Amino acid sequence: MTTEIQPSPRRATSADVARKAGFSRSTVSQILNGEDARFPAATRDKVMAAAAALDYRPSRAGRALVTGLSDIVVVVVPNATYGPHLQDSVDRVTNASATAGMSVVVRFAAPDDEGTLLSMLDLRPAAVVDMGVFTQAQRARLTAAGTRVVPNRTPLNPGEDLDPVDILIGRLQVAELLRTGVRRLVYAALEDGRLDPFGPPRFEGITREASARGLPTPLSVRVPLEARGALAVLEPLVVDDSPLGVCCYNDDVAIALLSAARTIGLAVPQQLALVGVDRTDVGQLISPRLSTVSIDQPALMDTMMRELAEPRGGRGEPAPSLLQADLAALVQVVRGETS
Amino acid sequence: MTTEIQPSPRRATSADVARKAGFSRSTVSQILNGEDARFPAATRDKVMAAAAALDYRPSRAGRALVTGLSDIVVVVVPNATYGPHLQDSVDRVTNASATAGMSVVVRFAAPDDEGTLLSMLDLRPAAVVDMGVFTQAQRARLTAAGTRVVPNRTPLNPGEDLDPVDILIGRLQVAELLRTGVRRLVYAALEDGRLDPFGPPRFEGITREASARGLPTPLSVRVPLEARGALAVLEPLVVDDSPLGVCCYNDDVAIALLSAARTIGLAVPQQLALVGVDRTDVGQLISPRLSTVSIDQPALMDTMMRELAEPRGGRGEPAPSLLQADLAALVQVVRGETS
DNA sequence: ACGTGTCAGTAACACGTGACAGCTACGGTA
DNA sequence: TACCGTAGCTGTCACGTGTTACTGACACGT
Repeated sequence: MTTEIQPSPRRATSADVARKAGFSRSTVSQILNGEDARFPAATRDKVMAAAAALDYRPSRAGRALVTGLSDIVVVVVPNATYGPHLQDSVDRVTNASATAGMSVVVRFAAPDDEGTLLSMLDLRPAAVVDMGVFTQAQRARLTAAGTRVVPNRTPLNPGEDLDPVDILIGRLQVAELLRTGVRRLVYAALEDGRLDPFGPPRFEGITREASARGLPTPLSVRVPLEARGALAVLEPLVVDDSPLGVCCYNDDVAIALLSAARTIGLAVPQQLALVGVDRTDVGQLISPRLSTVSIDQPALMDTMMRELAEPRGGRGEPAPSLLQADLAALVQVVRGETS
Repeated sequence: MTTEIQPSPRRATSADVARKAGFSRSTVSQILNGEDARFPAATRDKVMAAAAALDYRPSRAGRALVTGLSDIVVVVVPNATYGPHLQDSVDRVTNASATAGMSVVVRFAAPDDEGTLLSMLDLRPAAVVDMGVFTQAQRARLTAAGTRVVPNRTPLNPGEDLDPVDILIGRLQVAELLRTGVRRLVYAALEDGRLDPFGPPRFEGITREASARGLPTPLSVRVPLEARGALAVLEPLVVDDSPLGVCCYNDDVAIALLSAARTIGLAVPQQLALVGVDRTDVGQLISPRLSTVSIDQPALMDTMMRELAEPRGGRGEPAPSLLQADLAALVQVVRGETS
């Protein structure tokens, strides 16, 4: 360590503020932390002015040390192929947390990865926004460690780990396909080295809706995102003339199948109907325009953030946060020309 | 199950390790921090065993408080439309940092945003991986605060803030277009509310290559990602029969222009040649297949990580990290049928 | 004058760590 | 025996914060 850089402009501490304001450090601390009712306005103003003049911001390390919690909000994103709306979502969290003086950071994680959980426990963030990584049990461990976890999804059946949003997506896809007279259904997941946390709940939704309409459990296939591979998956599915309906994991998968259908001369949507997820821009630029399920991620995030802003000691019921009624507004079918 | 977890499963501290090993806390601290040469093997082993048995991991807060630096590595990503390879890139950073016991987090930021910089200074991360957010001056402030910044891009001309990677991308696009006999060039940026940090260096690369080939500075337009808007941008560009070549900001922009070209019956690539960036899967699935510049993000990241792993007191020259020779292997044209 | 209550503010502690000076015992040397 | 160097380890400080128990002063009622 030869290059010991000194020009680091030492940050003002609460002691500096206290000295400048002419009070003790504890007084400063209490006033800055909202216990200002105890002190007269004159004192309060002096302290605030001194803090502002020195551009005082409390040291995260010091605060974390004494409270046991950092002021970091971690957004945990599954390391699957996430839709294109990630940045919009994170923006919402960032804005919502900025008012509370929290820093937002994103962490990609393999689903159900224990290492990720340990890392979270280690970091002791003030809150974790879980975009589909942890199981209920893992969430409980975080909560036990004093970390707030959103969304606080209350599963329909206890112990069930299926996200109601994804279930609804599956149901909507099936409903849209059946609208056109399709009688055979297939679920097309993404062929990818990484795991897919959204697959199971979506497939569950597809199965439920199919069952409700008197159809058997659909077949599930995995589609790679290149022409030859997609073709190899699609071809064996075409066994007779009955129109086939495919619920695709996302718009990219739908486009891959669309490309394959064109190669073997399959008419879309007459012989093959497709529904994607995410309403990507490209999906609306190609022809035929893609039918897809659009998710209002920013609004969904805002809902979560409202939950985050709730007072800590959440007495009574913890506000089910995502009512079915809300969901219908946030998840909608965009009808293109492929279904 | 109802795992009755204690409200706070207090993490083992170095004092616990010391008690268990039968030595003082300072001994533990020194041994665990690599000063083990001073101690006999027997002592060292006992301490290590105790630490392992208690699953001791030092408190980030405590360490940060005394060292003044946290052990967080922040990847700062511009809040522009980033390519689809973000997660792969971040994975590389995560793996590289895991060995050093660091946590990686991602932060989206508006380009040149002062608030983001303040947040960084506040967080005092051990290192910042800058994916194109900060200016040279801002990087210098981070360095002065003791934070390591990678990549340590040494600009060709002092004070120049243009990323050589993006410049190369622009040159390659022009070279590919000119190969087909195009004589008129246009740069198509993305019409988006967010700023675009990659635009200027790419346009610079395009301009330089055009100039080197005896062409004037190309026109620059902004393309929205929907059919009507793209059409409105493309139409006025078609003034005569001379073939038009468009360097697109990314594959999505290229697809939008492709769609517009089809609408007005423009032959691709005879009348309109396109080159995208990012080699998205969808770009290779549509027809005609997209010509595009592929960037080996993971490899690029590995290069940066090697820089991160370098010893702190970087004596001598700071290793220019990105030689032109390396670049040629990392950034390559993928020829489709649109150019 | 005395006890009581309130207000305004403070001293002291705890959090967990790294750095460094210093202590003890022991063996060697004068 | 007296002195000294050193290996091996420990004591203590500092980092910046939030919290709690406490103090001094003053007002009030008896």
